[in-house]
Amino acid sequence: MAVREQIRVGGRSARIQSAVHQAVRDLSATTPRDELTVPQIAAEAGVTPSTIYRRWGDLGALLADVAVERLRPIAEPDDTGSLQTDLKAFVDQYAEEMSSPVGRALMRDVFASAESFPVQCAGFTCNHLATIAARAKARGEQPFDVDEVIDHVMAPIIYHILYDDREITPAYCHALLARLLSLPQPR
Amino acid sequence: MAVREQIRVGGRSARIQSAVHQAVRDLSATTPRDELTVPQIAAEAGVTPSTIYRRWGDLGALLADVAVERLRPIAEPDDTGSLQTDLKAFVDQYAEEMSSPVGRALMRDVFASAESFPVQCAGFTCNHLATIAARAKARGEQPFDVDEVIDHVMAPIIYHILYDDREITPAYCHALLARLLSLPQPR
DNA sequence: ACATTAACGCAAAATATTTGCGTTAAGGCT
DNA sequence: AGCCTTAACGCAAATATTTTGCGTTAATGT
Repeated sequence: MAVREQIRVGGRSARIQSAVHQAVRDLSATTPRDELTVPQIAAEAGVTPSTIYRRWGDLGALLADVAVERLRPIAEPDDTGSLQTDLKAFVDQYAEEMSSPVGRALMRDVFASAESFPVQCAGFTCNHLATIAARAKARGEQPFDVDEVIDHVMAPIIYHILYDDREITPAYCHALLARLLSLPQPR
Repeated sequence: MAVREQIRVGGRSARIQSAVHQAVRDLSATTPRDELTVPQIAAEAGVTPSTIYRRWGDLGALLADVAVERLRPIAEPDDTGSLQTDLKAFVDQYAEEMSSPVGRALMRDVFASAESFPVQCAGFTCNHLATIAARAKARGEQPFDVDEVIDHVMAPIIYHILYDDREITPAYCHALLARLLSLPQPR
């Protein structure tokens, strides 16, 4: 079901949204996700269950909504002085976050919903890479193609997290990056 | 919740498993998945809901179980005579199946479950690629590294299906393959 | 400040899930 | 083949969740 687009976003609505999100974060830290329920979250947040049902539709949509907020970057990627180090730092952090138990759970919540949440998450990654690329260009470095990094660095990392739950080592990430950057730039 | 490993697998149990799976396939063809319910499936299959709950745990686990069976290959990949054409045929079919509305729904079911279903699906892909690689070797062709194909062909395809719901064109798949095969073989 | 109505709380109704217990039949044994 | 054990099932009661109607509160526009 769809998360309803709110018409009134201030005051009480904002407080409830915040309280419910916080309740989900708190409870999911101590409760296995398959025994999280809407009434339980509602009680923790101090609202009635019907408020959650009317606003988010069902548990899956609420969890996905919270997950996207937790995955939304709070800052620009670090500027470490060069394209290579910027990319390495970003990929390392991404792999570590996503492959952690919390990260895997957030990804599950995002993909389990039938909506546009995954697209938002793809946007986060894309934006960060574009920022790094723009910085590199400003420095006069040979820029890179964001799509190439997504296809040949981020995608394999995500694949292994999702399919085999392989441990993603920094060495593996660096090998992916090194391989890409050593190739002749297409076009 | 976990799909219980059965101790008795014959006769009645087998008939019920079959009937329930069939019911899920039939209903999901005509019903949006967010309004599929266990009681509805049970009625269609001619069993009581408690049978489904005790055996599969919850709707998500049942859907994932059915999805894996639908994604399980029924045959070896076609032998088209050469490594290049074998790979191309396999990747094309994979991309088409997975990016179709049905394929996307099956992937959602698989990933939404907290269990080992994704690993099984990864195994299907891995096995098919290994078969193609073995054939190539038997033909005396320069073989390829299965992991390389997974990382740089399958992974990008899956990424774009999951994250942006980009349309996966044969041209895109072929470009991924061509790029990989044109690279010097590592090691 | 006032009017409008979106969003909420509450409680009843409708559905879905869990559970206890009797029954059926699968798998092992002689 | 016939018997025993007990896993798996059906049924129905108990419990929990989800939906819905309606009155109330307060966000937003004028």
